[in-house]
Amino acid sequence: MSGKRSPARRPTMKDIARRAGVSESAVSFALNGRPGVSQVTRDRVRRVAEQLGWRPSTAARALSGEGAATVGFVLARPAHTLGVDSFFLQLVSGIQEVLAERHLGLLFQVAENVADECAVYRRWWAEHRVDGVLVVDPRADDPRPDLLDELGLPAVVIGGAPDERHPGLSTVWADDAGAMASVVDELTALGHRRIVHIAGLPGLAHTQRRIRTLRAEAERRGLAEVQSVTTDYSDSEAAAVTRRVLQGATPPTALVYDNDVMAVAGVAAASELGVSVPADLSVVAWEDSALCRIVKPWLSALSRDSVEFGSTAARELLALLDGGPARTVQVPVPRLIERDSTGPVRAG
Amino acid sequence: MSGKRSPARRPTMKDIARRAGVSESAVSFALNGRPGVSQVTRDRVRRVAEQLGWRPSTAARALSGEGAATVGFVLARPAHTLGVDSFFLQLVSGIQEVLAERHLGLLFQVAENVADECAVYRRWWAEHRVDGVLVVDPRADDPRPDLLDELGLPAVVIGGAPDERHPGLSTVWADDAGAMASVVDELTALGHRRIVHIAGLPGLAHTQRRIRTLRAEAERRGLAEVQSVTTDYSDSEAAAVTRRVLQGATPPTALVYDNDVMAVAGVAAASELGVSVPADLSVVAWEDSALCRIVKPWLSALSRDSVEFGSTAARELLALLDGGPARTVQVPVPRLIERDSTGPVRAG
DNA sequence: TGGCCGAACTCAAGCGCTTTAGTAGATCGT
DNA sequence: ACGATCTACTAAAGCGCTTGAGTTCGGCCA
Repeated sequence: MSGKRSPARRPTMKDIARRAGVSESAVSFALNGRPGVSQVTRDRVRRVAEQLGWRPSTAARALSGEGAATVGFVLARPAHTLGVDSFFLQLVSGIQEVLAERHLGLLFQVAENVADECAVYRRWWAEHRVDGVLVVDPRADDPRPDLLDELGLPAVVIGGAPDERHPGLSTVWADDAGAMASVVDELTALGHRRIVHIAGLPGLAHTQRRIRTLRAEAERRGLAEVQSVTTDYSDSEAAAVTRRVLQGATPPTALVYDNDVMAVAGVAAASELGVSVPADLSVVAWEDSALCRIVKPWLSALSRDSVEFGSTAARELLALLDGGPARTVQVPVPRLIERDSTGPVRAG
Repeated sequence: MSGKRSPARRPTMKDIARRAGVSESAVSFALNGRPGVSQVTRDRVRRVAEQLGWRPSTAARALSGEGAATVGFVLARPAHTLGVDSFFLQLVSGIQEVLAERHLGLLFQVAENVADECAVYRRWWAEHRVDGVLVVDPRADDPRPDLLDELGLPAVVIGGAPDERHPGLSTVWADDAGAMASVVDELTALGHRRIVHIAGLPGLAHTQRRIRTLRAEAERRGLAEVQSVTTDYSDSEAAAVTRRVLQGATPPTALVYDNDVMAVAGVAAASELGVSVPADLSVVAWEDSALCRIVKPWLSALSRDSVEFGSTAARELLALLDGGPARTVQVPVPRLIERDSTGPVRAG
């Protein structure tokens, strides 16, 4: 008296062939829209296939030369910085939107560091698991492009700078430099001349781009007291750095945080020191999210569409898989949304 | 003059066989630890394999009866509620930790709703893509267990109640009832008698368990003014509900929110109405995260180890894949961490 | 010395699909 | 009326791996 029903059997092309009274090859041609079968046969085969709920076995497909119908995505960040910012889930959701249309799977993996990430790529490649990958968090001195080149694995780098040394890789990027410039514009217009940028991980390419741009913009405007400080993106480091700079000899009047969580933590740290936002201090968060609108004061933030970012990247990867050329595409520049955390610098 | 280097070729067992001077079958036996080869041959084969950087093609493996070496994970939530809470990324990170040990892949997909999720399972099953799945957000009237039963797809339900109607499914769950009871205990000990529970999606099984427990606990204690209100987990609904209940005739003195984001939004909404936390109102967040410690006042929260939750679930799935029996395992009861958002009810 | 056994291998089929080469049968031009 | 050309199909090989059914060979017992 076992409760187990016999599990359903997976239909194969052979089943379809039998029911439709044709050979397996005919079925293959019919189902893949290849010439060699009449319209009536094609329709009949399709009907039978649908009726049986047939779907091609990815394993068999992959084995006979087609791709694995899967793309890979590795996230290499310290585990404790994972859950906090909303960027990645949104990005992935955008990626899926595009992949789903083609019934491509997304193989997801978290890794400890870039070396492990490379190992994952090697394994995926050797195991024939993915047709291409999406690479995030490009670094200043990044081993991944070389590796992917060597493996011949199609890839799109998300958030990287255009990279002419790797003509095989596509790049989808946002103009951090332009965004940073617009922030500095706005802050100097409000009278701020002492600005500290609380940046993210020092090794990331976009962190360095932001830092470089900030320095250049400061020089261009003759602002001497402008600096960047790198962190691990955590709320605790952000709070610590905020306290340190605010207690310095000439404290900044404006802070730019590289993500939303750090900005919130920074505002809290500031108010503990009796520094109020925006009266004494202006704060900008680089990355908008619900978070920016649920704390008081509402945070001014650089907003971009992360979902769109993801789908753009996915589309580029599809183009690459279809044999198209590698391209570099730019998503819209993040826009500064002014809310309640930025204001004119206090007189005096 | 193309810049393309010839991409590396994937080594196969045939290559190993040739280099080691044995047949392919011998290689298979050697590499899979099966009897039929001498120790010296085994070692030689292994050495060659390693040297060549060989990894079994998952496609070929899957095709010859082995599994797909992949487990599936579908997230069916409205897109806009995706990025906000930190639970899922942590869960996934815990899952990976366990899967990685066995080199199992995680196929990840976001879906619009449960019907789509079911379609994804059907497709994965028909495409032979996954060996098993992890199911989250179990519902009151859930079509998924029946479907997975029918397909014979091993599965672990995360966060469900023990389910004797589906003996094939494993369940990993947290004792919401116990946790809710402990919250009510604590709040009544502080003198609160009017409590509102701002719950999550009404269809979810754990939402209903929490609501039922709250009602039972209230009756047991003779508290008349206790209720639950369901939401979509968003900060905006949380704020709206908070405003509504606080402006009622007999406003509650304590609020319990089903996630961290809603709790933060609720505190903000309250303070806009001039209701201060914890003096006028106590707040508890069901789900702890960095968020609870970066807003002021720090939020008292029910804390559980989501990473551990994920790895427990993954371990259960592995056990199932190994042919073990379905089990129901319970993770530790979420513990109430008291911070600054809870306090004694104001006299009068 | 012959017969038997187990250890160490090899052979070949098969998993579900794609694809190349090949074969009937209809159609056409002359 | 005959070969040439097409169309609509079938046969079979091959992708990389597993596996059950042989095959060879040295050693052991009687």
